Amino acid sequence: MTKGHETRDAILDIALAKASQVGLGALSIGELAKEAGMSKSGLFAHFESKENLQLEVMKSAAQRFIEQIVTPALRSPRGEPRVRALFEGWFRWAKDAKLPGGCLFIAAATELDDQPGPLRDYLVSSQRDWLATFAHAAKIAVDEKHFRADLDADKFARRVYSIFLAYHHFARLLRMRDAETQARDEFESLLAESRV
Amino acid sequence: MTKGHETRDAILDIALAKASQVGLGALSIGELAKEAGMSKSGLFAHFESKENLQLEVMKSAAQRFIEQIVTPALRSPRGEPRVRALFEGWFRWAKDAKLPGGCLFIAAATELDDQPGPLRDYLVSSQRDWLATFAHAAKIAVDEKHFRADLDADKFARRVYSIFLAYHHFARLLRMRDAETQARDEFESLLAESRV
DNA sequence: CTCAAAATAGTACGACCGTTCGTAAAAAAC
DNA sequence: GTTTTTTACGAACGGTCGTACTATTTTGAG
Repeated sequence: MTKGHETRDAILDIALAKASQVGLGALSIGELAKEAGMSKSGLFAHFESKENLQLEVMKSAAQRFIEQIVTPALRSPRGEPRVRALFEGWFRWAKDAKLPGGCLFIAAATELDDQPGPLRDYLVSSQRDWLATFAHAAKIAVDEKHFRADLDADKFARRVYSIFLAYHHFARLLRMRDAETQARDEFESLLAESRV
Repeated sequence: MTKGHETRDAILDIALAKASQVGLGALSIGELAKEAGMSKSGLFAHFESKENLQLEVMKSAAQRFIEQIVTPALRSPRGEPRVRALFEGWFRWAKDAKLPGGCLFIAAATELDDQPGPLRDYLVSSQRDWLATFAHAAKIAVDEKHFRADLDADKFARRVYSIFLAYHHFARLLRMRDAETQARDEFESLLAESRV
C-alpha cells in the first residue's frame, strides 16, 4: 500500500463518519482537512472534485458493507440462519463506531431521493442489490423448506427493510431505548409467519 | 391579514417546497429570495436568523399537517374508520404538490437525528405527537370493539409508521411504482390482524 | 391627505466555499 | 546515493454564505 492510498483511506474514514452524522452534502473539504490534520489543497488532490469525494465515500461504505456484513453472512448455512445473519449484520453495521450517525445509506436515501446525478444513481443501485440479496436469501430458505413454499421473497425483503427503517427512525431520532428489541421482535414475528 | 404576513407566508410556501427536496440545511436565504422575487435582506428581515427560518418552516409544515390531515381525520367516526382516515391522510400529505420532495418530517428526521438544537427538539416532539395520535386512534378502535381487546396500540402505531417509512423509501428513492399499493396491502394486513 | 409605522431594498462585512496553480517536501525507483 | 515521481503545502481566485446596518419605498390609520 503506497502512502497516497493510506492517507486517502484515512480521509475516507473521517469523511464516512462525518457524512453519517451531517449528510454527504454537508461535507466540507476545509473542515475535513482540519480533522485530518492536513491542508485543504492536499486533501483535495486526492479527489478531483467534491462530488467525486462524496461518491468515493459512498463507494468505500458499500465496499465495507459487503466485506464486513454481506460476505460473512453468506458463509452462514443456507436458509433461515443466513437470513438471520444478514439481519444481525445490518444491526452491527448501523451501530458500528465508524458510523456514529447510523447507516449512511439510510441517511443518504432521504437526502438524495430528489437530486439526480451519479451519487443518487450509485445509491439506488446499491440499495437494489441489498434488497435483492435479502430476497435471494429468503428464496433459498424456501428451497431449504425453512420457509413456506408460497412465500413472496420480494415482499419478505421489503418487510425486513421496513422493520429496519423504523428501527433507525425510532432509535436515532426519537431515542427510543427499546427500538432494537422491538425491531428484533418484529423480525421474529416475520420469521414465524414465514416458516412452513 | 397584513402585507407582512402575506409575503411571509409566501416565503414559507417556497421554503417548504424547497426543504422537502434538498433538506432544511440546504436552504439558502439568497436562493430563496431569488425564487420569491425579492431582495436577500428583505426576506431576511422576516426571520431573525436562518435557524429561525428553518424552525418556522417546520412549524408551518406541522400546522398545515394538523389542519389538513389530523383535524379532518378526527372528524371521521371513531374506531377503524378514523384509523384509516389518518393513514390515508398521511398519503395525501406526502403526495401533496406543495411537497415535491415528499414528507418534510421524514426528510428532516435523518438530517437532524444527530444535530442537537431547537430544530431537532421541535421535530422530535411533533413526531411523538403524531405517533401518539395514531396510538390513541387505535386504542379507541379497541374500545369500539373494532380491534382486539389485547391489541398493543403503541405497537400498532409503530407498525403503521414502519409501513409508511418503507413506502417513502421505496417510492421516492427506488422509484417503485407499486410502492403505494404495497403499502396499502401491508396496512390492510395489519388491520386484519388487529380486528376482533 | 398626512404621517407614523411597517416592509423592502441596497450595500457592505467577514467567513467559508470549491477549485487552481506553482512550489517544496517526502517517498520510491534506480 | 541520486534521480524521478508522488504527495502535500500555501497562497490566491471568484463566489456564496448569513448577517448587520442604513436608506427608501410602501402600507394602513387618523
